[in-house]
Amino acid sequence: MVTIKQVAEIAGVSFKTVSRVVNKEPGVKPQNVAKVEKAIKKLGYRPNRAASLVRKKQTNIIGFISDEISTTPASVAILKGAQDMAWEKGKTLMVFNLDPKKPNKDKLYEECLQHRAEGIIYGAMYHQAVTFSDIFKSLPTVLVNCISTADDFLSIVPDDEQAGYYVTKQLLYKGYRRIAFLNLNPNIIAAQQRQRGFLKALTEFGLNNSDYHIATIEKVVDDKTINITREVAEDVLKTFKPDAVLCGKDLAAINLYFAIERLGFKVGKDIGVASFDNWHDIPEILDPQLSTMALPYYEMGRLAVSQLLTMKQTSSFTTQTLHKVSCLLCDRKSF
Amino acid sequence: MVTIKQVAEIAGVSFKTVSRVVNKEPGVKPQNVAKVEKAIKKLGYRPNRAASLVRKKQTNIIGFISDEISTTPASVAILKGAQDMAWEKGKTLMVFNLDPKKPNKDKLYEECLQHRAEGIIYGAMYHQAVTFSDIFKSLPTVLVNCISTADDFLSIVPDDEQAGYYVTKQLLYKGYRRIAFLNLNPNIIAAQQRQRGFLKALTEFGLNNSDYHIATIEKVVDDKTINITREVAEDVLKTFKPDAVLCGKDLAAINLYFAIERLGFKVGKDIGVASFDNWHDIPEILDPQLSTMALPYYEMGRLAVSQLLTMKQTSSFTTQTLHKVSCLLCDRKSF
DNA sequence: TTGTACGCGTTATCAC
DNA sequence: GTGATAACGCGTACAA
Repeated sequence: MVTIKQVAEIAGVSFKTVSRVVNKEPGVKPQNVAKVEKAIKKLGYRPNRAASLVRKKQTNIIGFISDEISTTPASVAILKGAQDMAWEKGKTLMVFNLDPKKPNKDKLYEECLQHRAEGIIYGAMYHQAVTFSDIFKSLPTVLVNCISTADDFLSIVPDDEQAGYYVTKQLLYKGYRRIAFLNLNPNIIAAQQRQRGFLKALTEFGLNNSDYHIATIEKVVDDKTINITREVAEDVLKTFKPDAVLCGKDLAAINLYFAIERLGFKVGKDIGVASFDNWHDIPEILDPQLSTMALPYYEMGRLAVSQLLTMKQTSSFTTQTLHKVSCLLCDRKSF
Repeated sequence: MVTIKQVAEIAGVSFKTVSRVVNKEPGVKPQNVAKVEKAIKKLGYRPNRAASLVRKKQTNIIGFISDEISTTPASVAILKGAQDMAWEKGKTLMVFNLDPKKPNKDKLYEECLQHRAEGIIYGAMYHQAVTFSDIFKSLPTVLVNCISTADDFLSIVPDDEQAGYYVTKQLLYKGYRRIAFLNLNPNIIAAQQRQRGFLKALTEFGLNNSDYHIATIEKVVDDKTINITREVAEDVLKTFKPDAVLCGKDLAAINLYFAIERLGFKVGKDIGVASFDNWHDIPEILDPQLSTMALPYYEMGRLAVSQLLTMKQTSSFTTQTLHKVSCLLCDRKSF
């Protein structure tokens, strides 16, 4: 490997001058800058990051630990957002995936510490509560899409209540008055908060118990969540006879579309449909295209990095705030 | 930050002994090991990776450059596979995402070089040909899900011809004799190869031109690929009247299911359906569940790392081989 | 089994 | 503007 000293020799200057050129420090004669740059090119020199890190205080490394995040298409965007913001701020993200079979956060955190990461972002697959050991307090840490069971970290989560509230309001504005909510597993935070928003919107409009219906489209058997949208949707459509259906996720909206068609109705004309996620290509591929509340994963990823950097500047480790990021309606054709 | 010397002082040994304990070198008195470990715990010492990398030849870092890979749900698995294998082999993956707006592979490669990565994996979003500058030859490099236009790198791609061949054979075995192939954009390598496999299987069964029909479900307008499965499927179903349809991707199979139902047919009973991808939850959510050729992304990711390490061992930089990874049929209920 | 001298490639300090 | 020299935290070689 080519070192700074070899470059110095070829360029005919001291190695410190080479260092100045490499780091773009001011105060080097343009003539020498040229000589050094020529030598660098000739030898194919690359600065050794590790050696530089030994001396510098700033490593510019941020650790990103993901709880299976990168296998979940919807929330891959978190990683993308974090990476983009990190790049803009001159930081490098070191990404680690938790092994679902033996999830040992602490080991990965250890890895980040050894690399002298300046902070950690922990991203979860879905909005949930997670328990962290004390080792996580060694560095500024930001949680994304989850909260700590001990509530001792800065968390960035989607504002699910606002999402439920907003989309319901939109349905009501458009004149729908008999709304069924096919909600996710009620154990999930998102499901609870969306339901609260849903009910709040209905109340504001003066609707009462008989005007809405809530069902769950997920059943948990042996720790596995199974999707029962098809049966539930058919049942609700037949018995409750809604004029609009709010669905817990885009994927399940596929089943809902089928159920509606099978009963001879037309989505968007006879029955309005709304959903949550804006999961990649699914809303566009459905006919009519699905109007859905987009979960702001990309923005959350960006925010995580910028919040982390703010924490470091103000050196306020103990910021235990909850950042709720608003969800936007992707308005298409289904209601 | 705590250093090895401070640990040595507390433990009452020389810092070299601490180094031995940390690196698990043999030949330290158990008594001293205990003393050192106690001191490490007490001080909260973490080895400084950067400092160690300066001295060691092996950095154990592999660079992973992804062409928007991590936003594509189907191929996120490549990253996951690479990460798992890297972890098993004691390597750390440094992940970089290409910015789709200004894709500059070389800059990210430079970054990897500065970190003294031992090799590079370049992953693409879909099976395609990519052009690389000469800088990519400074390190052992493996391409995943793409090939080089100059054909000068080791590539790992799905065996799309085998996939097309195998699934068609299965359709034929089950007795289907009038098969429509709703293929992807014919500019895509995968589409071409699958079609070859499709035709090969038909020929082997002695079927002729009138027994199959090939249509494309993607239209390119202004550099954007738009999905026209719905119209195409309805047309093909009405005019060609197939007894089975092979679909280019799971997502489009959703449209196909709708088209089939609207014409009063039942998927799996009246018309068999097969597809490509095994894209997350989509095959399971459809009714009946979709039988589809799974693209072996996870395996490809694993293979990329192991091949890279093999290249390094044999120091055969110029291996310009094409590794085709077989696809497996996920047999469900749709044919 | 343990410790010392030295070097890795870089940045920081300060004198020239 | 420039260049010695020290220092960073650790591994290697070899001596004790």
